Amino acid sequence: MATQAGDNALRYAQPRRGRVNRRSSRATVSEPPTLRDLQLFASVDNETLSRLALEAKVESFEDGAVIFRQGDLVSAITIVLHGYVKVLRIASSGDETLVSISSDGETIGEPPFNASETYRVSAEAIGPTSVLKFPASRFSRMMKESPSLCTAVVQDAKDKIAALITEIETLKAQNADQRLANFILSLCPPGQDHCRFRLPYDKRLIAAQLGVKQETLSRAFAKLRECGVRTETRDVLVESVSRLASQCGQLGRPPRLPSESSDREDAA
Amino acid sequence: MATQAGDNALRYAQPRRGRVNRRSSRATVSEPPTLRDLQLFASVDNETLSRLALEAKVESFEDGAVIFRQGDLVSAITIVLHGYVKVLRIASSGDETLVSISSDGETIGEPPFNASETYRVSAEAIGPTSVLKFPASRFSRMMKESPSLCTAVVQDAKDKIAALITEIETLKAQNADQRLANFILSLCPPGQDHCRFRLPYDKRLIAAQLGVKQETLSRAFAKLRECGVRTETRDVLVESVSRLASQCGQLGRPPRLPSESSDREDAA
DNA sequence: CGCCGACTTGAGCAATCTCAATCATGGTGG
DNA sequence: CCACCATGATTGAGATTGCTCAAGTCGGCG
Repeated sequence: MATQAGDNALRYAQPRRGRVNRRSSRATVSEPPTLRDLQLFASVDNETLSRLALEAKVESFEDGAVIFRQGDLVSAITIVLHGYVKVLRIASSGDETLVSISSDGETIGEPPFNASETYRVSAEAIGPTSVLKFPASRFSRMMKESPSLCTAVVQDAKDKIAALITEIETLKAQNADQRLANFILSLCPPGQDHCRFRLPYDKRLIAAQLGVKQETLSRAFAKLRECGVRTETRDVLVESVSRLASQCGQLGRPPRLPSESSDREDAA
Repeated sequence: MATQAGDNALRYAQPRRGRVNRRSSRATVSEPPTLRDLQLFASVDNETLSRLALEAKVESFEDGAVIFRQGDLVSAITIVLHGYVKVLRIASSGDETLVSISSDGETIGEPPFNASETYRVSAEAIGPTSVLKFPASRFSRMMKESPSLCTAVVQDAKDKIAALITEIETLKAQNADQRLANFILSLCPPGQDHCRFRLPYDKRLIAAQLGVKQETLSRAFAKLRECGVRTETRDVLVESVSRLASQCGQLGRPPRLPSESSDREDAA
């Protein structure tokens, strides 16, 4: 998309661990990845990007490893390279609430500014995961020098806001069945009406993400069988994406008597 | 906090409506307000701020008026001067979901960038409300020129993210009673253990904000009477803020048998 | 006085949770 | 190869929460 010249300078150090964990699921690329490939940096100027590349460090985590902890000082900007990361908040009571699950190319945690800021969430690897980190102090200084980087960070924040708003809408306005239907729809590869794929992580996590208990999720899957969704353990088969999309509206509303249901109002 | 010199240049045009709606609830200030007083602009450089002031326009809305509509082109950056603004999302099905309620000093909608962006939510005045607007194109150009403005926008976005995360946590992890208790706690003026105040908007809206039906809210208020919360129509009296805070943890969990409940785990 | 809107209250119902049992799967050790 | 265990998933039954529908209260206002 953007200029590719000078990309050598944009490479970040690859992890040196002898066994790179399972091949990346990205499209088959034999080129080494560059910062430019990351959504966040797509339109950042080359100068800044090559300086950033010097600071970048790749870190790998195994399943369940803590990437950072709520309350810790923000020492780095973190971007998921591959794998999935659980973002969760821990209440003073000790309950953990899953806020979101981030994957390839997404930033996690906050873009730091004022030194001495602390994380407002924790992040934990789901399965083997690698992330890219930039020292917070350097990054925020560069943000102040490069409008294109700053702009990129704002754009990234906006995307995050949009995602959170969608999540709130989902939680407030949809029941478990609808939430699952939408989740499945979001996983379907675009362009095909009939599709089959593997769930990205286990059902316990999916349940937490959708804000329901595991058992409820299981029953929701059962109900979706009527809508052409088969599941075999971890694989999902959707008979017709378009049908599922249209039916998932009806999964809500209780059967209405044949009187006209004209009014609807409040936002809850 | 920051430099106050040159603040004359930072004044924005006041609305000329003869009757300024009810006195602002901010601390008693007789000085005309300046951009500097707004959280968003607290640490923006004077140069940028005075240029921004030239572009600023105050607009007033009456109760229920639409400030902008989901799907419309983002033509301006909008900041609430006083009053409350309902931020809501409208699904394709037509249901409206209240996302948040913003008040004095908060930005609403998205900071624009790429021209031709559209709002992802609608905004509507609750009661008489005034907002400050900056043309989107100018604002985003200035963002690219002023790191301190850009930084301020990032900070603002971060605050918004934090608020949304808190809302998600609330929706996923608390029941109606706890949500109301926390809402009330958030309204209590700091520093006093015993307090009395007026609800900022009507109970229908509070219910929508907390993600419950009006009736449920009413019952939640009833239950909070046991925790020292009296209500008279629109006024709330909290006997002891600290007691309420400590008790609202217990509002959740169903009564446990006197066996030890050591483990707790999942995030739903 | 009578109406209207906002709020409250009651009764039954639906969605979800809790608890508990069962089942499938995969790995492990004998 | 198989018994066995651990983990995740499913299913059932009953408790709980919150919703729906409907009626009733309260306060203001013409």
